[in-house]
Amino acid sequence: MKSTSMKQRIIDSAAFLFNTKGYDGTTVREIAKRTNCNVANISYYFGNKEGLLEYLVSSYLEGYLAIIERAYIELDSRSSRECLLLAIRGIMNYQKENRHLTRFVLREITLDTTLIREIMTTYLTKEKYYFQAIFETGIKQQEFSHIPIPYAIMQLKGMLSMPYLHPQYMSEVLHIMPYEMYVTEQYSREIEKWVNYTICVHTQKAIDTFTPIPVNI
Amino acid sequence: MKSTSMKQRIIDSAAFLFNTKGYDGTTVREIAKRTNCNVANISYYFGNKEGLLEYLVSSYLEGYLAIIERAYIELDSRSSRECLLLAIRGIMNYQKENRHLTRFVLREITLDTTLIREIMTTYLTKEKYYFQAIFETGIKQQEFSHIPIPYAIMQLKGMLSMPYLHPQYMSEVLHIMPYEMYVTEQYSREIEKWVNYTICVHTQKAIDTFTPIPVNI
Amino acid sequence: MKSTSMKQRIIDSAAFLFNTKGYDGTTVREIAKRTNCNVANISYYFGNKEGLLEYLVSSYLEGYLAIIERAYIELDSRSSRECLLLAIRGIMNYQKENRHLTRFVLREITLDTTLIREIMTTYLTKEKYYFQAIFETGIKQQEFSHIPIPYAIMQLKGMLSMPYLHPQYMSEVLHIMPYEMYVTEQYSREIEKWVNYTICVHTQKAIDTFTPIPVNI
Amino acid sequence: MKSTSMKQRIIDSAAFLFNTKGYDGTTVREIAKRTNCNVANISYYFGNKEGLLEYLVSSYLEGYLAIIERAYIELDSRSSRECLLLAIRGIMNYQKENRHLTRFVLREITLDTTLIREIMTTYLTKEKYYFQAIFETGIKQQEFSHIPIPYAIMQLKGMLSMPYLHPQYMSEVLHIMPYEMYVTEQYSREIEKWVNYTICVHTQKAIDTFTPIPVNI
DNA sequence: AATGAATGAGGATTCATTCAT
DNA sequence: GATGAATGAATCCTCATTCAT
Repeated sequence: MKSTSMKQRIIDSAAFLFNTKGYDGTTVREIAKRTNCNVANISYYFGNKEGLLEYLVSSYLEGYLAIIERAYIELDSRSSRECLLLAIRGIMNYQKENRHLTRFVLREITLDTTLIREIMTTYLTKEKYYFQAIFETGIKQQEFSHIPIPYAIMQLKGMLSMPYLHPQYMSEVLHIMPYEMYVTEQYSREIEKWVNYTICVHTQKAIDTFTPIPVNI
Repeated sequence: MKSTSMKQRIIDSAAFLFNTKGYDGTTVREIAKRTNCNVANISYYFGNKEGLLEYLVSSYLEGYLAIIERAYIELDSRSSRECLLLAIRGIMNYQKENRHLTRFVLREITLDTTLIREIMTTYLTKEKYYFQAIFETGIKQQEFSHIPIPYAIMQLKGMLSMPYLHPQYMSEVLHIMPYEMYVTEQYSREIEKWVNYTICVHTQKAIDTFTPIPVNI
Repeated sequence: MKSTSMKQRIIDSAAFLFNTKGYDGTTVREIAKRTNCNVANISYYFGNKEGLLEYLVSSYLEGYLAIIERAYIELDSRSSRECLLLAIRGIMNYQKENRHLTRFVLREITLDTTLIREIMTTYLTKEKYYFQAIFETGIKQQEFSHIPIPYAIMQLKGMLSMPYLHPQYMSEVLHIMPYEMYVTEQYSREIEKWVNYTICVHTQKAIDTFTPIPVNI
Repeated sequence: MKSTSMKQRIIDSAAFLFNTKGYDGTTVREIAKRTNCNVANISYYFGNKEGLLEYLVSSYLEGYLAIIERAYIELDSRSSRECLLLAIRGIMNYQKENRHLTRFVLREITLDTTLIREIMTTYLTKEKYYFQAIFETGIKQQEFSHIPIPYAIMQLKGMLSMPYLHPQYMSEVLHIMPYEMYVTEQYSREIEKWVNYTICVHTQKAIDTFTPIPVNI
């Protein structure tokens, strides 16, 4: 009895290899070899190599989007700042749990292909909608200062993706192991400082009332 | 008379194509076609495809490092904050002027190859040294708060690289054209806010005396 | 139904083409075309072109060596002269039956490559051992005169290989068809004369008692 | 001042490389590099690569043929046996003095190309004519036994070419250095034994009167 | 006489994919 | 479901050759 299905085993191999060597740099034969199965199975389960790519990217982004959506929904019952922090914590967690896919998707998304453009439309437009809503609400409720929202999103996304786009830089230059618990923890806190000190309005009162939020939501 | 040398023309084509389709996704034939020359010239000038890659990445990172080095040297005559801002402005400029290469190098650097690992050692270790020196000086001189330096570097690098790692996201989702003058300008200012409000110490005096720095040094 | 396996068909084509045009002068495309199959199959079955070469040469020399070994073993039960004649007959036969490979291997062996040097060590050292043993035994038993063995081996190998190293010379200059039965027969007899008159001791008795040996052993 | 002309330097490089790696296995760039000159010079002096081949082979065979012709001419004033021995000694000498070319030409001549076929007609037909004349005269004058001439030529050519077709075999298996003076000497003597004992008639008188011939003619 | 840049054809190899089993 | 054999297209690279200088 094989513990995991062949489909899942292919997914895992592909995630690892795409991550390490890139999509174009990985051959289906390598994936098959790592999966310890025949090449033809990849076509069998995913149609072709591109289908495998699409599957990986889509399922990853679906989960990713769900995180942000959840934070967005909380806007009804929590402050914008809390929602933003929820999103940040959630994303950091999700990325840590899917580190191979995270790096791979973040890299692949920088390419200019039809597939990527479609994904932009499907997922990232929604992501932007949620982030924008959170920021707009914060500004309206005078919790956030009058930041230009797109630039804030850029900064946020830049900071969030950094550890996964440069894992080797982190380990070999900064000597930080990006997958260790306390690293994620601390890096999250640093980003939160950016939220508190750069995004939020700087009344002393605001700073005094910064409340911690639970890690898992 | 050809206005530019064939070597330079190959470089330009390669930068554009590597940028758009990735290194592995680009064929030497495409490069030759775009350069309007014979495939063999690529081997002639760069040995092989990988030689071309190395040339592009190395020359890009050399220029990149020079920017940061210049800011580092200014530590003798300027405040840490000013030096950090100089570095940020310089990098933003350099990236804007080499936008194809910037995106490409930033993406390629995420792969796990021998070449990349060598580059880490050669260039990015130095980059880290300069950044660290600037931050350490700032902390010692009580200009910066007691930030954990590696995490600050991560945030900074994340923010700086973001527009070039997601140009399509910017244009098609955020509707920001990343290469327009005012965009770079404004994004730089937003990152500066992070420096001023999150990195620097929060005495009211410090905030009052934030001085603008000239764009070009 | 294909009568012979693709692997065998590739071997046959390669033997013919390597023979006619040399290893370096033959392209894998030609081999594939002659085999009426796709180029990729050559890599599929033999790894690469060099793997095909190695396969051909090794399997040929294995069979070749077996012939001589058999003659060597007969030293226990026959005279040295008989063993030598057995070897000569056996080699002539083997060469005739593998004429393409024979010519090709004999030519390729004159090159100075790593592969060839390895083959020397593996096969030809053994060949020399067998020949030497036969000659030494003959000399000790006073059947052969005191010939310098290496030179005898040289002469013998020179004569044995000649028809296959110059097939065109034979057909177009000497007008001898080297693959016809009686040609091999007669050439073998001529070489035997060299054994009888130049190698063996010249007592009249010896000459009188020269006994023919059966062609097949 | 360069001591040798570029043309000659190209010839020397080509002879060495063709010898070691074969004609098809050698590139004009390698020849140029070894000659320390530009690739274009090869085309300049010899038209193209094949022209260089033709030049080498032709000039070698011209010299080779001259040797045998000289022996043939001596038929007027000497015995057939002496002439044959003269030819053998002359060829051995010529081959030793042109060892690179010898090996290369002997190997290249085994290929089945137009060029080779033309050379057969031009040179080797003449060679055969001379050998045949010597043997026929010897038989007519009852100096040689009734050998079948083509087979005798084959044996002779086989023995003569052997050391140059297997130089590595000689050095690495037999541990004979084929270019040392005494080796050539002794090998020549061994071939002469074949002439004396296998080719010549076996009257005791004949054997008693075997006269040595001077090495250089 | 000699060169360096440039070319186009062709080299071996590897790729994703398919198909009969 | 799963496989090994087989395919054709495409890969990068190297070849001999030429041309202006």
